[in-house]
Amino acid sequence: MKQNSRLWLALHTLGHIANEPDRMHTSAEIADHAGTNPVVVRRVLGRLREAGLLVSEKGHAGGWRLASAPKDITLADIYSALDENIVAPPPADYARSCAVESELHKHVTSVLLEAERSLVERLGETTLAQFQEV
Amino acid sequence: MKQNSRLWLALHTLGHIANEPDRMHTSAEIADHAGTNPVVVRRVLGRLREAGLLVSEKGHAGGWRLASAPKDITLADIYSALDENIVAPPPADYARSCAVESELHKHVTSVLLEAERSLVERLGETTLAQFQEV
DNA sequence: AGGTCTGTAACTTTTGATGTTGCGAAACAT
DNA sequence: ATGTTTCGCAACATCAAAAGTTACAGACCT
Ligand code: FES
Ligand code: FES
Repeated sequence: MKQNSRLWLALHTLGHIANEPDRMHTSAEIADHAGTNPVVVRRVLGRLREAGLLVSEKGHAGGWRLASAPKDITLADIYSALDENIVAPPPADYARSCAVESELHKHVTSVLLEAERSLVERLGETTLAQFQEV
Repeated sequence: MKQNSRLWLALHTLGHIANEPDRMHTSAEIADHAGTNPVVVRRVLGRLREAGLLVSEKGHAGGWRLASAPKDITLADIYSALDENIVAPPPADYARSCAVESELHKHVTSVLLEAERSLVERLGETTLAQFQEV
């Protein structure tokens, strides 16, 4: 795998699950498929479970399945569940000479946030249903 | 500074330069302003120069200035010059069981690319002129 | 009871970004 | 010419986040 591949892993995995919504998928199976490790898979899918997109069950017939119909899960849901914060990294510990109260500073920040908002909006137009039966 | 702050540094810096387009800005000055190091600044601005957005000059009155009018430089230009590749990380070394030729796989990839394309399109609607005189 | 799973915590490894130092090349001032 | 300023670049050192790993407890089914 690689860095910042959480979104990638989540999308491909949910794509597969959406194509077989009726059975449970184990983290071992998914990990093998994605060329990674079960624990890593659980870490990522765990976030999606917290967001209510997935359900997991323990024990013999355990594993993961979608919490709702593919058509009711958008890519924006997935993106948000991972809180990637991709386009607008936090301000860090910048500038002394350019205060946070600066108009320019606030303006730049708001433009970045707006761009990300628009990205999420775009992702909201695609659902997992579009990954079925392809 | 922090990780993945190239875009952040570029936007804020160009914002400042756009507000004083007529004088040269040195990397030392910019670095001080952004709370980082001159070499780091040159690394980032260097990419923008390669993309034709900035011009740099050596020597006494040297430094950096815009290569064209603020209204002719969009945020998409800046984003692209840094080739961030933010939303769609390269496929890495995934799956043996899920071939690259898989329809599902291609579909997921194309959706990611489309999302990024739409992000860039959105960034293209804002120019540096909007950072002037704020 | 025994076998599968997930859930987590701890730790190590890897990777990319950033920070740092040093020096050469160009431009300019004196 | 000489010295100063500033970029350009290469070669490191440092840092932080992500990913990989190991280990074990808890839940569930047969
Ligand atoms: S650092 Fe000056 S505008 Fe953000
Ligand atoms: S891993 Fe990409 S669709 Fe199977």
